[in-house]
Amino acid sequence: MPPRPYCSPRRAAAAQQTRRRILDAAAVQLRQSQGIGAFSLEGVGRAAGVTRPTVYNQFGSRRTLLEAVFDDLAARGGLHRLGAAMGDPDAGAGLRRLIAIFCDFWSFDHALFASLYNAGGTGAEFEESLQARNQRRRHALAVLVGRLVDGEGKTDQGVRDELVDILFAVTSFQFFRALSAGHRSADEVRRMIEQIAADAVRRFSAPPAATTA
Amino acid sequence: MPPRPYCSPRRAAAAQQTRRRILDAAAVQLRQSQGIGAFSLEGVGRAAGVTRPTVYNQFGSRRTLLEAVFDDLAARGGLHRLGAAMGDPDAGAGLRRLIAIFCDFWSFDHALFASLYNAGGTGAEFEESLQARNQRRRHALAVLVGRLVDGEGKTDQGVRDELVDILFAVTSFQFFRALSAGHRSADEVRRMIEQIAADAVRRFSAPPAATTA
DNA sequence: TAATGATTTTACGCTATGTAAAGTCATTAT
DNA sequence: ATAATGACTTTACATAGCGTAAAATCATTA
Repeated sequence: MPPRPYCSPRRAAAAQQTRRRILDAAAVQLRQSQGIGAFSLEGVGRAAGVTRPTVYNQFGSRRTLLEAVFDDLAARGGLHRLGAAMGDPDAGAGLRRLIAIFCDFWSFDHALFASLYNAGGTGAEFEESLQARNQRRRHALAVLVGRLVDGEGKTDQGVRDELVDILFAVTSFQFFRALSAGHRSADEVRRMIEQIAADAVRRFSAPPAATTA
Repeated sequence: MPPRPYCSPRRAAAAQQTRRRILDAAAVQLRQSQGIGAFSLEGVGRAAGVTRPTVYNQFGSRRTLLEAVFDDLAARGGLHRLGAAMGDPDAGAGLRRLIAIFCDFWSFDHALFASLYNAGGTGAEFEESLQARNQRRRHALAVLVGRLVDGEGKTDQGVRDELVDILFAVTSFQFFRALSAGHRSADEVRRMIEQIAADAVRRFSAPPAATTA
């Protein structure tokens, strides 16, 4: 006996609302409980006016919920500008635009990112999810580096990887937060990162000059 | 009635052993449970052949236990060389020595640091402890920067702070881990950090040249 | 209007937390 | 010698969160 069709607009809408309420509550809880220590599905449920099993019903697991929060954030954080930046005919300008885009992104909801990136509580599980989401940035940087270094001396793969890793590190949330140091504006930090990135690119493009400080 | 004197060598020794066993068990548990998610005092107690209240008796709180693990690590990690490095008459060489010292330190027990720095589980509480312990590095960098930039053009405090923050960021565990990328040797990473640091120092020492990449 | 199935809730067993009260045992004083 | 003392450890308790299974709710469909 094949299950008969069933589509309920009223219930579907209600469920959608529930989902939204849970998602918002989760974001609030995360922002408040800096770190993931005090972030409990119990609390999320309470704040959303719903019981915990409902949270599980909507987002299979803690990890999936966190991913949903992150993705919701990403959708509003201005990352869509990345495509245009990558299309910039000047690869150097593209890199600067990428840096600006991510500085905006990280400062867009700093408290939430701070909690999200203190991912110890969830173990390596969620850490993997974050890494997967950062792969887009990494890939974009790899493409830019390919264009930047192209035609110059160093086409060695390992060396290019070094530059990509450096740019990846200095455009990470952790680096942004470190340079923010609790008081610097997003724009000041952007300028600092830009210069560090420019130095790195210069070093990898130019013929190996003196290495002394 | 003043409490009478009591000093028990036998019991004190036993307690000391218990403490050691707990500390070692905690380190093992941390290394295994990457992140602090799966790190429970319950598990530590079990692994140490002791009940949980004993853990509390020896180290007042979860936080104190983690601090003890970190400090135990620091004692064996070679940080004692910092004094000599700071005494180097050449501030640039001192900086390079500091970088080498911390690269050694971070790679000394990488798995343990990785867990320790995924501090989300413990909330901001333990994060503060870590920050406090990193202040020594920050202070050392501030001193070196003072000597490096001294006599040159930029004596502006804010600008010097920028350089200190950059050097602080690139000598952090997170940056080391990012550049390690799961495959690079500590020495390769050291070389990369050295160059980034050198570039930063050069930029802050030299009269402001072109800022283009 | 009774059966269906999506959604939510109640209920259960488990692990961990932090503390308080009781137990164990080497040491001290009478 | 032996009873009191106090350091160290454990048993016991109350609470909170986790994840799942079974029941309850209720809009839709036959």
